[in-house]
Amino acid sequence: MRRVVDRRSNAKAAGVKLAKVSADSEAREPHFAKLNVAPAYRVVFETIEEEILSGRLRPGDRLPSETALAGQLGVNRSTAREGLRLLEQTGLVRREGGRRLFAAVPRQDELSSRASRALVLQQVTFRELWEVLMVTEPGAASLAAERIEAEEIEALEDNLARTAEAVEAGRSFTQLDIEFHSLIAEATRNPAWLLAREPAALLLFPAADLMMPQLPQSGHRLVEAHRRVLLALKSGKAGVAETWMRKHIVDFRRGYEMAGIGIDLPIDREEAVPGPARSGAPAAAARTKTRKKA
Amino acid sequence: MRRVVDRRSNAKAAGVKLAKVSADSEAREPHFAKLNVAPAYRVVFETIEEEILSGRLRPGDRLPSETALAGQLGVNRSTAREGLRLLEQTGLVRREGGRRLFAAVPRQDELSSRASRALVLQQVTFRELWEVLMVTEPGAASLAAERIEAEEIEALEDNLARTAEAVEAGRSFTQLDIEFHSLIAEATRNPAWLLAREPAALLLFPAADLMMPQLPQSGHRLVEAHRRVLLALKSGKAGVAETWMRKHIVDFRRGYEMAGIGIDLPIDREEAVPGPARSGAPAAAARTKTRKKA
DNA sequence: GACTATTCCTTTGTCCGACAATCCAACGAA
DNA sequence: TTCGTTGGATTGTCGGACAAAGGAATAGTC
Repeated sequence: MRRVVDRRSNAKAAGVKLAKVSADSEAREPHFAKLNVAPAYRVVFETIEEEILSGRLRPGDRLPSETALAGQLGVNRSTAREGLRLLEQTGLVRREGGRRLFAAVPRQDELSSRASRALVLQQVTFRELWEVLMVTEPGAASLAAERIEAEEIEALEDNLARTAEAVEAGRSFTQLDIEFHSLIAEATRNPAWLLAREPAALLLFPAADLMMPQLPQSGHRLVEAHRRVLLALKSGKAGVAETWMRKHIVDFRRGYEMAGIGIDLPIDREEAVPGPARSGAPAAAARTKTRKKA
Repeated sequence: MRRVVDRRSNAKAAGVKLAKVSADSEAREPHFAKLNVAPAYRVVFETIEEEILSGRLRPGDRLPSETALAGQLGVNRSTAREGLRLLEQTGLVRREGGRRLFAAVPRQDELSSRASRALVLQQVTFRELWEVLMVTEPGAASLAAERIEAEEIEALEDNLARTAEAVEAGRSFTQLDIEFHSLIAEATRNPAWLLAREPAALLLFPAADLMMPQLPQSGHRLVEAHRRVLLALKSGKAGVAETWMRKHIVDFRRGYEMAGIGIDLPIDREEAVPGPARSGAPAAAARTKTRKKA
């Protein structure tokens, strides 16, 4: 069970038996602070993570092959692989197409959906989610009004049309609703903002599916609100966009309450806790395009 | 390179050669959609993840040993281990004390610090972070005013005292500043709110270290603002707390601007991007030490 | 000469088998 | 009961193997 203590001292080659931690408990000196012994696979992870965070490995760069990596770090390939798995899950490393691993920036949607799931496990309530979106969504609308571009307006209009259609047809419009709000958030050009709101949004908006049966007109109200917001965005009226968005969120809560669903109950874990879009899924939902280098 | 297609069909025992994907390309039938073949270790991850998210495995429950798991899922222990690594990194599984693995709820600080790092890699700017905290912090103060409890007030008072002390002594008060705001956020009792603000907070507040040299009085202004907010919280005045908090955040930005640091530049990746508190480290202390490799 | 089919080399995914260091729990001694 | 001993169970690491895919270099074709 050889453990590694100093991540720097990877003496380079394969034969290195990593420093052992055996206590030799007979000696005279009393208490050393118990060292922080991390398993080697974790050290591998931290080493490469550091390499990426510090910029020495840049997003897009190819990583060495597993065998090479194991060689360089002086560990077995299996161990190196375990480290790579950690990186993979962190999103710092990604598999382009089939094979090779590349350094990468963690994707927004992966971070968000993981966070969402964590919130579900924490038994987050409707009210809590609502409180968050009650400040993020109007704020996003306001910021977006000043920064949104033609192309994004188009996307919103398209979304609005599809939402109206879904409402008419009585289909669920949850995904479209999520998309609408995501598009606005993206128009803020603020990745931190996206990150702040998305986990809550992914959990709150699906609640619409629960109230639709009880409140048939809720869909129309939603479309109307979206329409107003979009109109304000188009004319660059930040204040109006913000106001309508706030009304919209307030209304959303009212709908939920009127449908008689407990606002302080943990939201149902069965409701959409979408996984990050695996591979080439159609992704009706927010496909957060990695922010084109400004 | 045996891949798994259906996660359910784990026929039980070790000898199972997982379904191969060979094409037998001679046949007559034309195009099937190319199946989404996930590596077995990923299937292992997804299977157990699902087990936890669905509640069949509850936080705190012990997982089977690696060998047992491998046996049950019909894969090799190495493969099972890779799956476990993914779970470990997701935070859905944790190692209590020494060995065994337990199902768990992902920890707030792990999620936050990962998100923070992602933001750094995305070259997030001071302004972007500020925009987020400009809505989250006043909101938190407002909510906290109505929910905060005596014990939390005490913690805030203690924090304030230590901050004042640090300012007098000319030491960095960044960690204390972060703590102050976190305490308030926690007083909202809203996990979604914590999650929304924390990643930005971890990156923005350390900026104080950059302006301190230029603006010696900034520390005093900060203490004064904190004092006002705390006072309002104690008397339950939500509006006042919110207002002072907003001023405080506005002031923070002004300080940054006055110090002549570009507000639209990506924040420095060297500034505290703390790792999640490993083991039992003294929490308040700057655990940035992983980064000293100048 | 441009294009395609073949072949060989790499790399990844999985599996097997081993072994030292620990941990944990049952057991026996004080 | 309490405490040290002992063995089995479990994790961390290592070594080696091999099939499936991808990629690149090469040979063959129009």
